[in-house]
Amino acid sequence: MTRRPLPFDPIEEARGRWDAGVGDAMAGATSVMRAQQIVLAAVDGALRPLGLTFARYEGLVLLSFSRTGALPLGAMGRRLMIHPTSVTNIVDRLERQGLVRRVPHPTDGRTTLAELTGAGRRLAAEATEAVNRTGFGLGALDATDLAQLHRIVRKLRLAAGDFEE
Amino acid sequence: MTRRPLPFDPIEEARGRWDAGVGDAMAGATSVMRAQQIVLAAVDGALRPLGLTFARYEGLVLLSFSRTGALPLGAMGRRLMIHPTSVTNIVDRLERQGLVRRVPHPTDGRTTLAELTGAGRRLAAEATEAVNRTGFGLGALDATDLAQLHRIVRKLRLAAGDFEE
DNA sequence: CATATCTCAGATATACTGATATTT
DNA sequence: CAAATATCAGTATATCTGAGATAT
Repeated sequence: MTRRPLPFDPIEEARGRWDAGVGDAMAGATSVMRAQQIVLAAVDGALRPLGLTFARYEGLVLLSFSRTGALPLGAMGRRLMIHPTSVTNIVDRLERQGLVRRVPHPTDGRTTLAELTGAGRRLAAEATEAVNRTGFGLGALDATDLAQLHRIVRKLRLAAGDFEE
Repeated sequence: MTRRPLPFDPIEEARGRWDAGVGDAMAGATSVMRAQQIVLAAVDGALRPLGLTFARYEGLVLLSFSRTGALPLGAMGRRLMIHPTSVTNIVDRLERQGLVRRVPHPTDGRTTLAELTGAGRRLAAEATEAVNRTGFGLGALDATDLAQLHRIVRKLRLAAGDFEE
């Protein structure tokens, strides 16, 4: 999939073909989509040798940051902003890999906890080192860029109802 | 999938758990991933009633912006930054929908062109109106935000070798 | 009973790898 | 023959919808 660079910026080129205001939004949207590809390629590349995807890695990290190393599946979905069936799917795979186990919630019979195993905790740490070495594919950005990016996307997330201030 | 907002910013919360510099990169990466979800949800939502996905819509728009309404499949892949087999897949679907047809390249026997049909051109226009009405899910951003976003991601794309200045 | 939590089945979409046919 | 182009088969992943089981 590696290929020669285009001799021009394709997003800039496309923007010129749209109406004024709309072109800016289109360029923003295309930028976001491409940025996600770049980040995902860097992170997935680092995780593949460890048998992880970004989605599963996020699950592991979330668990390893929790006090007890265990969280209800529903809570994971809300934090990771993913669909309940995606949580089931991800926990299925992590469990099959021996990185997580399902345990019943101590007091709420409806709820299942995903609990990190020892192997899961070790792999989470190893994966984090691997991912850190890639800089998440964002090595071209300085601290100011990262801060602005965070500020801008924060607006988006607020408007999308991700969280309240 | 609609749910109550979290009472805190999950990315900000996670950032605090990472080492200083790494946390900023992690927050940037997570921001990018979430921004992509937000944009994709808005755009796909507008396109679904028309029987299109963002990927197929991008293909249609690319063709409708070309002089002759036809492009080699390989050229489409390079412009859209997608894998050759993904181009085949997307053109398959567009062709099955009657929006595009494959025609042999006039001079290069290796090459196949994807050519917009009348229906494809009409649907591209209709889809563009629908997508414009959503503002690409970026309605919360002002012109300055969009310009900064574009500038920042441009750095990323340059570093990734997408294009040359 | 209404709600919350999780799971399952089935459908869709996309991407990748590796191999292949054709043409330049 | 090497490189370019497109396709195909097979695999993996993730998403969603809709339905259903269980518990609160």
